[in-house]
Amino acid sequence: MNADRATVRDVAARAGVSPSTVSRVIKGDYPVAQSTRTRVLRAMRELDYVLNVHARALSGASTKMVAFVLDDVTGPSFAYVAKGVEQQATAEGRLCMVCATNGDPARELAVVEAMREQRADAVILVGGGALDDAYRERMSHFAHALDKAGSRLVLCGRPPLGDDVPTTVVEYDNEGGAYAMTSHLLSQGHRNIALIGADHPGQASTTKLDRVRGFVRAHESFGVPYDPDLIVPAGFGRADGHTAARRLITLGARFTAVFAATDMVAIGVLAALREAGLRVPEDVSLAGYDDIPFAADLSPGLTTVRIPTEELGRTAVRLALDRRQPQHVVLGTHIVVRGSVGPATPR
Amino acid sequence: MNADRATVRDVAARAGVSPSTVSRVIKGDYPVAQSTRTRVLRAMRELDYVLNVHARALSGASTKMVAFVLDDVTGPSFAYVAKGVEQQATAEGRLCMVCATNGDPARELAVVEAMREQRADAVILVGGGALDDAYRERMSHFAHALDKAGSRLVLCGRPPLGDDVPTTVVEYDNEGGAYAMTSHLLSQGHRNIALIGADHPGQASTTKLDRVRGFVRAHESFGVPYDPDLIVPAGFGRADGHTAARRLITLGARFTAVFAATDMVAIGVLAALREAGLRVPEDVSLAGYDDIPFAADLSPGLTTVRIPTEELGRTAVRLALDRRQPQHVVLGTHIVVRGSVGPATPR
DNA sequence: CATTCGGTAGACATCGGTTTCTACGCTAGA
DNA sequence: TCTAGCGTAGAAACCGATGTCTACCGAATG
Repeated sequence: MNADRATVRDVAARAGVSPSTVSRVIKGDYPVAQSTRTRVLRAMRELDYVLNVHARALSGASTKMVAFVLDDVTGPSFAYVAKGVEQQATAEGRLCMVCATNGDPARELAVVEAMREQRADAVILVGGGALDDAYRERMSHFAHALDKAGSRLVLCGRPPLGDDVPTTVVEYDNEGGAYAMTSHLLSQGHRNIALIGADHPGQASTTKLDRVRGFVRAHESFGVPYDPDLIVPAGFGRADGHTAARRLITLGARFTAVFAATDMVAIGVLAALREAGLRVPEDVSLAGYDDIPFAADLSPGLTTVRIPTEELGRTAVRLALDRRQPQHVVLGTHIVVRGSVGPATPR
Repeated sequence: MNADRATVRDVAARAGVSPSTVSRVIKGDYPVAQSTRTRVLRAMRELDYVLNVHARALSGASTKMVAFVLDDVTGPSFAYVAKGVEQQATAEGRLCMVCATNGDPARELAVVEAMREQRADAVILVGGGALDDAYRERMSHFAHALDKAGSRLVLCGRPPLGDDVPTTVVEYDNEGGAYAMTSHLLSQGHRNIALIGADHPGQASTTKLDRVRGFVRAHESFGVPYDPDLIVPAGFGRADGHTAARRLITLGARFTAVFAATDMVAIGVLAALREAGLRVPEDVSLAGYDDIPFAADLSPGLTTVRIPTEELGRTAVRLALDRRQPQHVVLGTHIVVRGSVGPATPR
């Protein structure tokens, strides 16, 4: 009785054939006599044979693995991208690795390196993404290295690294969503809209920049001036929204609507408004961005911008594994109207 | 110029040493002269050498991988378990694979099989878990097979398979949480408490059974009879809670509090109560289970049972990788009091 | 001066499938 | 009858890193 696993050789011995034949039965791409195949399959069952993917990978086969790198597994929208990735990976017969970076660029680079060691078929980076040059250069290097090894770097919901860098890019129309939502607010008569969650000066994020850009462009389209003081920098979390909104209220800023840069921020803003005795949407309208699952369960339901999270993940995997597809795609966004936005009321 | 990756041999050639020496530099557990080491490291850098984990795994080393199997990546509590797993895996120098089963036992078995092929250090199963014998037997088989191969099957938040099956079990006190919450409701004077989200007849789930058990035991402790008609079967989702609550209301059932089997159910119940013009907690008190992140953001905040999700994940990995630790642990649960439960008011 | 030992490095087998390349047995056509 | 051709199966090399076993060099010891 052996405590180790059965190998191809063991199976071969038991079935009275050569290892090559067993291998051919497993892969099934080479003619094997019916009787032989049956004997081999029986031997495999009897020995509880399990393939060793490492041995297979070593002798040239693909690893059938896709790697997925994100900031935080519990981020409400990231989880949906992860779901899309996992679904598509499964559909394409791939397994799925997940690594969280907690927003640390150094950790992200380390993780991508680990994926190179693993020889993953594709490495999918989601969200965020630092903008400094050293980082971009290192990432470009990885992209080239992965490409040379027949693998692929995928940027999902983040901007491209450059035209000469071999990557697959799946974005969504961040600016368009912000434009649409701002237009919606303007068309409801709002003329003093606070944008909470713009950039902290210094630490630029393209996601935020695009949302601010859409906000500004909508104002320009409507010929409505915007108050720069109402564009307030903040993080992307609930607490960020809460403190930013409270400060705005304390300062006595004049606004009839708040456009939060994310739904999490919106939830924080909502709490701050409530604490200040302001009703939504009667006194102040509130809009978010992301359409996280709970947006519908707030009271009132949050009017927000839906981003095609699952599709983002699925597309990333699909394109990375089939290079005949276009390798740069921008998915659409659209606003979801619920109860948190109403017509502007003078205050 | 070669499009393939550099191997140990390539590095060795460039550094003018043997492959063995390069390997020793990489592992660092064998004395190598300082000058040699320097030359090898330089050659590695110059060739952009990347280790091949498959080759390493093949020659006996651990795969440094942990697999994580769950129903659905987007499940609010699962995501936190995933976070805990990912954190601890990273802390222990492991990578993390994730597979979703969408609640399909067949798929779960297929996934575990895939993990055997991958030679993962540990395979962690979270949530749900079928109860029928065929399934349990197959899973026991996997547990033994993994064990024989030096790996480990971990049951996280699900019941053990049996004493003779080599598994690591990390549970939380499901029944205790239900007991505590029911006691809380009873102590607030509620005498007609509806439990929404008990079992559908036929498809038994231990999670649900335990929660019902705690509910019943609390009533017995308080010497309060409970109305079996108020224990209503339902799924674990928002929609399930919504329809179940609406039916209860339509039927004219008499209750002053609802204990929802999950927070998602509670959210559905909340919507149904609102639609019926019932205020929470003035007319009806509402309690949930799980303490998902948004429980605090509902209005009123949801009183619920907190389960130590992240710790569950971390513990699973920790115990699986260190067998000197106890291999069966039950983590505690406790209630979180927010605004959705008030004193009973006669109706 | 011979011998041994410590420090270091190379040769080679090994892990478990895959994949040529070769070869067998048999039938069909020249 | 001889051989070409097909279907099937085996032998052996290979993927890339590891580890064992051996061997070398210089220094220290008897």
